[in-house]
Amino acid sequence: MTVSKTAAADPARGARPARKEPAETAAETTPLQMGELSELLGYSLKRAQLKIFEDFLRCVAPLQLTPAQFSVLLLLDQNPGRNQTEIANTLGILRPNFVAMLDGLESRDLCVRMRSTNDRRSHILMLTDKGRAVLSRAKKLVAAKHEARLNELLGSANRAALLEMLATIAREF
Amino acid sequence: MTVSKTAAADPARGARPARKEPAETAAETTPLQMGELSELLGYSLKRAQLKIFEDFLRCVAPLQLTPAQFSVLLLLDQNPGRNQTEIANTLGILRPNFVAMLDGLESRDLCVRMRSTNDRRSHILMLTDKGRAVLSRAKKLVAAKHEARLNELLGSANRAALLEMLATIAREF
DNA sequence: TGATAATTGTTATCCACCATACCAAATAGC
DNA sequence: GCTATTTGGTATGGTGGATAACAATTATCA
Repeated sequence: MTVSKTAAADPARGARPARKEPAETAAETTPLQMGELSELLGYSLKRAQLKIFEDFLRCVAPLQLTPAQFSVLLLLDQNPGRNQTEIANTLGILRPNFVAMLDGLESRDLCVRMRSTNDRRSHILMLTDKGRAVLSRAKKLVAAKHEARLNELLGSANRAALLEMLATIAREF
Repeated sequence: MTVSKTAAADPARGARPARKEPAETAAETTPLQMGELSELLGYSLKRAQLKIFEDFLRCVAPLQLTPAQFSVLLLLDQNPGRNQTEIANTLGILRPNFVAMLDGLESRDLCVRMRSTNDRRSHILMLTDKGRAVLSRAKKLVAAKHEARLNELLGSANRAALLEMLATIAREF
């Protein structure tokens, strides 16, 4: 619980008479105390996740891929011949919501739905050549710009430790 | 990436004479290869964040507080006398979206908006007695059930290291 | 074999968040 | 005094997640 509680004395309290220091543009106020907020794992997790997603989007912007779409392409590449339900479940996407997502990828010719021969209910999903090419380029961008920055910031060992802890949380909680 | 929490396949609902107990309802298939997905920080971050939020909601369920609401109460407690813009900005909430959120908290008598005397545009936010009481109880629940589980799972040192890395990412990225 | 249950992809909704544009009242700057 | 800025607020649109329901198909089993 040791959070820096720098006792910031409120500068404007009793001293009312104008004492407006050189304020730049925005009304300058004393920064707020985050307090116990910085000890809340959920809060830190969410803020970090938002930053990471933003950076991911920037890095892979030329390919117009969202993190979710990228994860689908990755999974299709490593698991050819699976159907929608299997892919969606693995990624934690609900089947109804996966439909529009696939429509988007398929309309961009990144993957295709094929009716299965042995079970005519299901759609076998496969990457197209273009899908594989886009995925390949995306991987390079992510590795070079996105993940590289992490290693630079945390160090390889810490980055690995971070991933491991996150995986533990996702698995055990 | 993805992430959603649902999943919970309802075990028995519409079937009256159904005798399908031991068999898992879903057709069993070989588990999919996560592959490089498990190396993607964004993916692991999001999945962990969802789990943490779920657990937070469960732990603090008797108080009916969301993570976002809890963070607002925490911030108000440590920063009395601030206005909506300051609180919202600090939490990364856009002012328009903060209005309804405050309406909710105020209607539950957890905080109040007071017109500032020196700037009649702004609303000074303050916790009510009830707000402080709820916050206090929430803190205890979170510490006892939620964060305690983390320490048990990761260990105190690792938990601290995790928080530090997340803060670094949120700050530097 | 035939009736019934379960699964698959899909549509239609609903809700929670997030983001932008815009507005009136109040204040700050000049 | 006139203009620009700030503040809280409304309206609105977009995106994701969640549930119910459905037709076609397959599995189950009496």
